[in-house]
Amino acid sequence: MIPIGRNLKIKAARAERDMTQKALAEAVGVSRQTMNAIEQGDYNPTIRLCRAICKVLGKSLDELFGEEEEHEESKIQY
Amino acid sequence: MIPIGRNLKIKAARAERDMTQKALAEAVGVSRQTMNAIEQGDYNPTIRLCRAICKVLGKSLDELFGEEEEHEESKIQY
DNA sequence: ATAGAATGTCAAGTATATTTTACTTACTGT
DNA sequence: ACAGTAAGTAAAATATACTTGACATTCTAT
Repeated sequence: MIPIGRNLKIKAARAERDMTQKALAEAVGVSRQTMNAIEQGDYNPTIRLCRAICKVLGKSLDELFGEEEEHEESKIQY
Repeated sequence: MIPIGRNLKIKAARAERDMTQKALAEAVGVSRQTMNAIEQGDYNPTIRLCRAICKVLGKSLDELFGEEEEHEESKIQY
């Protein structure tokens, strides 16, 4: 419920492996909606689930969950 | 409830900073029992809480929560 | 333009992380 | 031996992660 910030790193890592949300969800043993909610930043997974996601996507915790995701409107510089 | 393995890395990092479980718990905004349970591996914190712990202890996610903790009896080689 | 898949979202339920209170067991130092 | 603090444990209550089912939307490709 508390917005956290979208996790585009998972989306990107999924793209690298050409995996769908559904496929990733099945690979880590959660529902598709749960994976979607995590990518949308609608909640806050367990460290265990994070580890499972990292394992499947071949990334480290720091890479996928390192810093809190920035919100879209910020950070744009010209 | 499901045993995960004790997290000795947190204990060690706490020792480096001479912090008590209570102090760490207060610093990250959870109860002392929750911190204790995490160190005991009695459950499975949220990634957000992990991030908070890392921030206070000055360690990365991979350093403190990287691999699942091995169980005591294994891994001893002569 | 249509069909099909991937994605986003919502509501109601279940499982489990976290709190509070409280008791116990070390570990200090005096 | 005693007092005080740190650590381990447990039961009951609350908050929230996660599931299931269903529907809407966007993205491809034909």
